[in-house]
Amino acid sequence: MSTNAKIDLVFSALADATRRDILMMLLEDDMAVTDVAEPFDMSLAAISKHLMILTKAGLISQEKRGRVKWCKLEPDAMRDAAVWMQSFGQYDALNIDALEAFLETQDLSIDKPS
Amino acid sequence: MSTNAKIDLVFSALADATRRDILMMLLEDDMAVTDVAEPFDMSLAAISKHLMILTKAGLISQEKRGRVKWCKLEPDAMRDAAVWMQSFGQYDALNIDALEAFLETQDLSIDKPS
DNA sequence: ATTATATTTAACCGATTGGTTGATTATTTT
DNA sequence: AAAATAATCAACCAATCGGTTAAATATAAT
Repeated sequence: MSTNAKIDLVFSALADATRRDILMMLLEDDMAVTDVAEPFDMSLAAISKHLMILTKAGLISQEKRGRVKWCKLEPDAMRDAAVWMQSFGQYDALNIDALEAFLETQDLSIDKPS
Repeated sequence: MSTNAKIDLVFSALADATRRDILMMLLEDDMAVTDVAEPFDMSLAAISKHLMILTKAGLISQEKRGRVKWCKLEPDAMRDAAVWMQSFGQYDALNIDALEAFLETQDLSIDKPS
């Protein structure tokens, strides 16, 4: 798949508040589909579809263990789209470098609960 | 409109390669609708719709002078969505603050050709 | 005044989206 | 073996999307 098509998938996956909320929930920890669905006023089937869209965009992965399917955030998938965004306006080519340098000064180790 | 709704509009506007291409063209200079449409293998009406979507997302503005409508990039509209994206993965909550502080140290003046 | 240019609007099309409900498939528990 | 749980699938719905063509509306040029 072309980079462009991948970016399409990422941006359209992010273009829905429910899916963004799901991603934020997954920041804390991996979750089963039922638990992801719990806080939403929406059928399990609807959440299942949202999770499929997130999976196809590469933003999460799903692994079935027993009858439970675990959802795991895959933050790397956001990178191409994020880089694309940084290429605009005040974030010109020079500042991308600055941004990357800045990011390296930050704690890049994974510090979310495993 | 809620911030969430605004972010919806920005992400779905960005979820189309034609619209991303248009934004990149506008990085160089303001353009008339007809000139925006020229490189695309698509009707003027279709481009006009894309420009409407970009306008509603706040990513561009349009100003009519005579019979020509000029399109202008509005990169600030991308900020909320960009900040949202940075909140993921290795960019945890602490780093959001750091990121914002960093962004303020950057040159926020418009430096594209006027 | 007529014509040409710039752009939008309207009506249409097929595909996709975001939701529903009900049935189905696995798996685990009792 | 039977029942409960986890999750998806299938069929459906109304709304939106991304495109088309044709007509309409301004504005500018001849």
